[in-house]
Amino acid sequence: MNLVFEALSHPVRRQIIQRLKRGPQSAGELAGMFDLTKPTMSTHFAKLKKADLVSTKRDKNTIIYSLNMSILERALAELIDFGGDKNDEK
Amino acid sequence: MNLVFEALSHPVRRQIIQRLKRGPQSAGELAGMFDLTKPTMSTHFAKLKKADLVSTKRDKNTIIYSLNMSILERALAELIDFGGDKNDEK
DNA sequence: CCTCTAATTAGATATTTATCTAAATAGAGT
DNA sequence: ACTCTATTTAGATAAATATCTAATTAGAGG
Repeated sequence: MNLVFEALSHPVRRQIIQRLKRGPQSAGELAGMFDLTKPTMSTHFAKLKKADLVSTKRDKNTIIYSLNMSILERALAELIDFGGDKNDEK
Repeated sequence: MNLVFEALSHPVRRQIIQRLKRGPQSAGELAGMFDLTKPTMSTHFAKLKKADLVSTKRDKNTIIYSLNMSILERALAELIDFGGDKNDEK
């Protein structure tokens, strides 16, 4: 949960998530949509991946990212629903 | 939305939110629950307030914080529901 | 008006995060 | 094996964040 909310704290990463809701996309395609270098985008991808918010598969030369919607939903649901106290770090 | 997700990125601030779900509490009470100094807690409160996630009112000497649940819900809903693309920065 | 309490602001420092350029890797295709 | 393309890793730097101690503010109540 920590990693998920850290990942969500950056606007670029939230926008990446929005894109991936429409379907999987390659690192290059995603990177092309932002005014940042590919290495920078790569570190954003890495954070999303470390939080398990996205998965990757390789297709020839390109790496395809896809969204793990369930991870996102679970984290947000825990924040909203969970018991008024304990269990932040689960 | 930016400010909300920045506020949510820190575990202590998420825990503050959990506490406030049970009802309003004073700065001092909240601060007493964490192993951090009051000034440090005060800056956490300030970030929550800047994101409009909490409101304050004064009662005698103490400042009472309460949760603005609707702001939290709206931000999370936008992230989940919103249209696969634009409008991250709304 | 003085003093006590609760809380915030100031100022300093340490850590983390975001970003870049340059270099390295992985696999495809010739 | 070489080369081209896509992506990530390394290394550096700049900017933002978290934290502390010390000082300040705001109001309560004698």
